[in-house]
Amino acid sequence: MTKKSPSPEAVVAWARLVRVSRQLVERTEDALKANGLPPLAWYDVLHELAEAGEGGLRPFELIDRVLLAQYGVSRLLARLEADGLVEKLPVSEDGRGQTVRITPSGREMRRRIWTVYGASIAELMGDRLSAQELRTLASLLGRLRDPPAGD
Amino acid sequence: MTKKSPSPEAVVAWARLVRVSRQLVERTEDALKANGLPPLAWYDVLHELAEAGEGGLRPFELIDRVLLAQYGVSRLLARLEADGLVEKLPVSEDGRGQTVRITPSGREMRRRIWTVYGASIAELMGDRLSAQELRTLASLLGRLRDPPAGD
DNA sequence: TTCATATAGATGCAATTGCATCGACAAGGA
DNA sequence: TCCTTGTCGATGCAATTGCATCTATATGAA
Repeated sequence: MTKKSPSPEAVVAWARLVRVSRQLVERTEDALKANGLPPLAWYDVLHELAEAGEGGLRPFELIDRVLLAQYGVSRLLARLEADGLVEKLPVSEDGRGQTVRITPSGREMRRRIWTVYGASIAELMGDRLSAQELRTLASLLGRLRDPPAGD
Repeated sequence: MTKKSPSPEAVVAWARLVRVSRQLVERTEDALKANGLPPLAWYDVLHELAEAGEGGLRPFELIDRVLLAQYGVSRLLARLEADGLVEKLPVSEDGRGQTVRITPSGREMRRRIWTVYGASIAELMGDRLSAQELRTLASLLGRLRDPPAGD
């Protein structure tokens, strides 16, 4: 079977997308490290749990939200728990599972990460594109999401 | 010192950028794996070396081009050499260094990876955005490059 | 019930990555 | 020449990640 060939435009856009996002993430991770803060993945989980509120979330619900493998979530939660940033509660309806909830220290850590993370976003994106351009970018990227969804 | 806060537009664009690029790369890596092919990083290096021609490249020249750390390049080249895809030549003017050149098997492997990689790009980008939209996307992403450069 | 199958989450082990450092050579000043 | 400092590339060791599998519980059919 013959495979499809990408258009030159698609190749250029792909290359930029991959390269730029890697650079930006790397710069942000460096900024966090320089401030003695944990990696972005910690923020992602703390953010999701903060949004989820007192009810918390089941680990399997985190998998798609933070784009991590099951074992990745399992181990990340173990670290967060060891640091007192989240707590695990048994769930009565399902003896296999647990509910994970953010703690006050977790919220505090989330805030501390955000001061650096948010500044990085402002510097790397907000300073370089106008609000209108950012909306256009987000819209185009939205069309690339999986599964294909309207935007 | 008070840190800058990102605009809502910047945050949305950032989130999409990071998430979408991770998804697309992951899907592409999966496609390669499913076809028994090596990771994208192998393609990147083979591609750069193919473009460089017979003169080859010094390892340190690869570092920025493929966005890998020095030790990453060192180890990746060792694997590529072990698989006969590249060869290392001593360089006369600098006794510390070496020149890395792609071999015929390397070119062949590059072609084989591209059939899958290219198809993935076509499917994930080319099928979802028009040529004009792809150009717009590439242009916006170009403005985010580091260091800030006109596009 | 009982048994087969499925799902939630954890984990042993191997492979990979990151960090720090090393050895070798280069470059330039004293 | 000698010595200091810088660059190129490799590597030991620790931390992280990926893969496969495990335990425990749930679910549903017979």
